Amino acid sequence: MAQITLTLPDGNARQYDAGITAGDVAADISSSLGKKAISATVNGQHYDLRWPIDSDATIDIHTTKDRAPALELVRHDLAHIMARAVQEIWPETQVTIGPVIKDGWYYDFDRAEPFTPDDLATIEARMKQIINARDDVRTEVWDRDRAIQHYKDKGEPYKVELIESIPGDEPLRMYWHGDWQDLCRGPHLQNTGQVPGDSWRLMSIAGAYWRGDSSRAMLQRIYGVAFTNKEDLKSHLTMLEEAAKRDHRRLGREMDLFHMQEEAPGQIFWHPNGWTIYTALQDYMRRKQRADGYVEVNTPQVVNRKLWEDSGHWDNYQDHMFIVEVDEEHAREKTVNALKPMNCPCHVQIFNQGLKSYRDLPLRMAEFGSCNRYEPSGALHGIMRVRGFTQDDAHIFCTDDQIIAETEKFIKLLASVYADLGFDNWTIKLSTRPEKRIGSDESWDRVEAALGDACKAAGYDFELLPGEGAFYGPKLEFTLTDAIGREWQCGTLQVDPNLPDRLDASYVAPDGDKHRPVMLHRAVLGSFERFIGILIESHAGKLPFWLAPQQVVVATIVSDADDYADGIVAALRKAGIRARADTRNEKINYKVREHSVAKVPVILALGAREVEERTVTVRRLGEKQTQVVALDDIIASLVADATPPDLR
RNA sequence: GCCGCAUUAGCUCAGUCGGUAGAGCACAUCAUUCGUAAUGAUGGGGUCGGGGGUUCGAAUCCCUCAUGCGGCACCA
Repeated sequence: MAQITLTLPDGNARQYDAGITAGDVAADISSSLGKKAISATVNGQHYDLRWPIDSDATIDIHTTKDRAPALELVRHDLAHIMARAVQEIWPETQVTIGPVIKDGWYYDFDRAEPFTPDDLATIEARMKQIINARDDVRTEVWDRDRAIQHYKDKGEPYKVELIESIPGDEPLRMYWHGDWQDLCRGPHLQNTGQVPGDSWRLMSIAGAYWRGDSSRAMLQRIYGVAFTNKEDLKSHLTMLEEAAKRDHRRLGREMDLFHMQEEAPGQIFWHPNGWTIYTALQDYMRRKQRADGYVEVNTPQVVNRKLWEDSGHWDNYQDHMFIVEVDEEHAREKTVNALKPMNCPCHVQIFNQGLKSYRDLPLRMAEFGSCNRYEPSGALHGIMRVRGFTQDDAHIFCTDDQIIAETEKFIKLLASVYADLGFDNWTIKLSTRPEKRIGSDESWDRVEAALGDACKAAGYDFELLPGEGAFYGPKLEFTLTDAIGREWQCGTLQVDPNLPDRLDASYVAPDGDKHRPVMLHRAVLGSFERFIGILIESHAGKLPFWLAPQQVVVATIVSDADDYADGIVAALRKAGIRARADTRNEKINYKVREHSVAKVPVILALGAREVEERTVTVRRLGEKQTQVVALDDIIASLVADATPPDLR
């Protein structure tokens, strides 16, 4: 028997017979480690304790204290335990795949009857029985034909298809939890009892396409979350509750920002409060872009089909466009139009007016462009994914040589906006050439390099997403992290040499010949609608003072203060503060509660004392402490607070 | 678009076996002038998402459409 050398993390090397398992090694090191071991990392690969090791390797034995491998194993074993429970309860159910995901796992089943929420409790109960039974887990390597035959005999075509898609040189592994068998890559725990009984939960049932392909069967997916201890589960569930409290749909109603109704799915009725946020944000972006050398334009909503044919949208994007036909009663000839889903073709029309010189480039053309896209019904989500929205859109017409400088300039603008809005944590992703694309490899080489160089020049690193670019060019995507750690892709910059070509845009170069400009499609916020949703959720409704729809409520304690309150509101409004008086015949407790729930950042309370002393008592949202301030001082300080960050 | 679930007063929700609809908050009126997260009393308010069917009778059962929610797919 050949000898192999296994090197432990502390540098110690041990000699064993080839084919020894990590479990045997653990037991050999110490009997307690042998009992506590759950898996190993062998040459960087997560290894089952039962798998043989055939050659020299580094080895690191894991116990339940090693968080990452322990989570992986617990979640993976739970996927199997759940599948087993489901098949034991409903034997006609077919199992398909069940991977580990962030925070837990899922398993996809094929079963004629839908699972119900009540079924989850039934499945959980059976899973607990399986865990308590402490069934041994065992594994074997099977050859392909045997495995395929096995699943054919069992009438499980999904598994047959899975096996057929696994590359021929990979070993096919079978695992058993007790008598229940599944095809699985592994690794797994030693027995089902190693799964903690109280640190996981089944969460939800959902539909999911087999192999993620919408042309194939719809399976039933059950999601679970799992951790290695009860406390982590609890904090995860608490986090979910917190996220639900911040839901922009809920806060939108509570703060009276907007509503949506079934006559206009995917479109927003902005109420005065919500529209105040919207316009404050738009005014801010307008100032930022103007300062950065953009010109602002505005283009039509309803545009004849011809332009969309020329731009390529008619062929590639028609399913997502609202088509507007004007019938013959109203028009001499029937015309077919579409609501614009994007602004770019219209911007090229403006560029094409008159002759452009290289001296006009780069031309930064911005529009707060209202677009309509017929998004699939299932994609709609509050104000985050809608059918009618406005982008902070702009197209930079420039030469190839200007791409780096313009991209760097844009990144700096975006960085400044995100900083102003309180998002300090954001990243850049560079998506490169996809398989289906136009343009030469040399051109892709050049433009991809330009985007990367621009990031570095602006002082930022980026992550590469190979193959994720648009068919016409690479793009940068800017992803920010919100206050509770969720990521949102907002900003984008796409290089597009295609559209200027299709729509025949040109400029006169120094040599006197006409050349094609390149277009950079870019947005900082993405859409105002979605970005405001993100702002609401990230701040839990407590927006920064300059964006708060109602900045100040002046609340009286006694009616003798009403005139004083009205005077203060008038003074605040004159100073540009969004203030109103609450002189209702209610207790101050009632008023404070109501305005706090509505997330009004500042309440100025007035009783007899304030009237007498020409002061106000200031209560800021989220603070129990109040302070008495002279009237003139509070107005000055509120004006300072209300100044947008770019004007400070 | 697909799978599942939901839709009852302005909001959040209850409504058992199919027998003709209820609570809290909100709103209105009255009383109360009060010092920092809900003062009390009284009152008004519903074609039970739309349409169709079964039934003596439908919020309740069936069909269908719409919208929403959770996923999946989509996001040239």
